[in-house]
Amino acid sequence: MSKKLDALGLTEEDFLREYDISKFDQPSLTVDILLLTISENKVDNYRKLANKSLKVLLIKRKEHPFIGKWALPGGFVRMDESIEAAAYRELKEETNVNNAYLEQLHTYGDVDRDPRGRIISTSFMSLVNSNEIDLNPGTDAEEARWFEVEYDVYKKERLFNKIGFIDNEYIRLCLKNDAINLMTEIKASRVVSGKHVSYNHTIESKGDLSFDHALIIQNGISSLRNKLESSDIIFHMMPDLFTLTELQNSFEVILNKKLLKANFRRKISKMVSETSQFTSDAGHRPSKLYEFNPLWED
Amino acid sequence: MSKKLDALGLTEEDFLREYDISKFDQPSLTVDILLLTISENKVDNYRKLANKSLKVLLIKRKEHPFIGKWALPGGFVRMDESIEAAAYRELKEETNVNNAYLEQLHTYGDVDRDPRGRIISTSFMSLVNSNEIDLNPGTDAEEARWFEVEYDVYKKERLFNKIGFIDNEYIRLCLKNDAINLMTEIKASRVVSGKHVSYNHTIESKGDLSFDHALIIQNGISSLRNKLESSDIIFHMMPDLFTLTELQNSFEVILNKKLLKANFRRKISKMVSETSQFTSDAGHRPSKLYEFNPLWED
DNA sequence: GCAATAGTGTCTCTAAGACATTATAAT
DNA sequence: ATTATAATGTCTTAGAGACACTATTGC
Repeated sequence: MSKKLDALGLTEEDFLREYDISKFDQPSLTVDILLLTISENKVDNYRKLANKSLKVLLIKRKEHPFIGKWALPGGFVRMDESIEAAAYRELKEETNVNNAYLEQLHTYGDVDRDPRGRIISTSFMSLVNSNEIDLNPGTDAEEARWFEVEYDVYKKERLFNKIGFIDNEYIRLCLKNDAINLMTEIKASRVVSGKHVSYNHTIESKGDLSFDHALIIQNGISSLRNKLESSDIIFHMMPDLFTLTELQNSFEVILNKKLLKANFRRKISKMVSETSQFTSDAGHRPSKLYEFNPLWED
Repeated sequence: MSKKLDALGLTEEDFLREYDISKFDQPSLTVDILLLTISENKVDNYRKLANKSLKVLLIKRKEHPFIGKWALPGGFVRMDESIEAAAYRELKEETNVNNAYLEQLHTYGDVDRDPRGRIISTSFMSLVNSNEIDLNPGTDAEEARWFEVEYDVYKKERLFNKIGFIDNEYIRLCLKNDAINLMTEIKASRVVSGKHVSYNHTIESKGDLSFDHALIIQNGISSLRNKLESSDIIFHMMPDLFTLTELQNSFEVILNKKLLKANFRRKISKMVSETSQFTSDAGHRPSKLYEFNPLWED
């Protein structure tokens, strides 16, 4: 430890002993978990494969504020845990999964984002394989439910003004399951004035979502899409053994577009290794099962 | 506002009136600014172009902790400002620039990252054009200096164990100027155990840098590199008019590798528009001046 | 003429996109 | 045989990489 003295003649040791952090303004800090998975909806036709959909876990709030509305799982960061540890703790409370993939996304720090006071929140994205997850939807004290996510850009516009232009993208996020249908709309703007460019996202209509969680979900899914094709994170959402068609469907459901089979297989071939196992009882040609190859190189 | 009642029979309005946020643990929150620019070091030979280098602004700490060591500019987030507003305020205090490019990077929340107590910090990256910046290095109460950044990976290894392997990258970050030479080393690990993959970065040797700022700088530069080729952020570091060689040198200095001229020009041609102006007095053929074209499309 | 940079042409190689063809299980 | 999916072949196109060549200035 440094023996240098400061302007008051204190050593670092002395300084730290006297230091009272509570004399500074202290906001509260929470974590919010964007827990995503891909699940299968079985289809009646014995020949057809199951439909896949991207799902997000939401909690029905039992307390003020936003009582009765839906929110991302999350909670306050404790003084004796890192924000990552808090995120893992919250994740485990919801899913019983110990070492799921978890990635920090963004920190939301607007002054009035929470009506309880100054609360800053760091969002995390967790990707899990729906087969491995042990969730009791609806039976907890907190009501937790998976919602199917549909994300689409329903309008794009470019507005010119004297000093530049604004590109607006209007995004509609539909979150639904058997019983509930939430809808929220977000405007993503890129403001170009002269040489200066800035971005901002605002909630146009938050529906029955709490806080700024619509924004967190939208930004998170957008970030997932961006990383999808340049990384191997998709495999966190896959079972140990999968067919290449299942893998392709997972990509398609996240990117919300169809891919061509031959090209897709060329592209991901490095990331997977084939096994000697096959699917069966499918009403069509059996499919070879693959596994993730963590040794792949770009 | 919702008229629903909670378990205690309170409306949302009542609940919020009674709510005392201070009964929760409250860490403190700071912002740290990774302020980067590209500057020119004139060369004696009248024919040669100036050398470019990537520079980062550091402050010499005048107070405990880490008194006398170097740190990123930054400070506490006030209760009445968003974290972005805090970042802009700190940036303006250092540079007098009002609307520089500013982007949130990452939030650092380890329990003992700051010896003063529980302090969480969100890092921001700001990119500025060195011609437009009005900084008084060394004359402030705080001593601020630009440091040339050299970033290189000096060792890569893959360690196998029973359940998988670990890829380690050892990164050396040299920060220097006429008078000072800081060196810091970071280990970036990718831990693959079975199907699970995790990442973590640790400071191996922090040199004369304060807190975990070595990590913030390294992560920030790494993120700048990743975004460089897929976005137009480089233009925040360029003057209004520039030659294509200057632009290429800027890319090269950030990516730390040489690019081929013809290919580079093909690739960035969409993002720039030529002007009718030329450089002169250069001891070689004059060069056409270009400007950023904010209307470019990918 | 020289040194250094400016600017362009073009060949190759790889990856992406589009589409076609053949194979095979369950009913 | 029918149906739906499995698996692969190949033609075309776009882009990245490598390299060569010509042009122009100040001294």
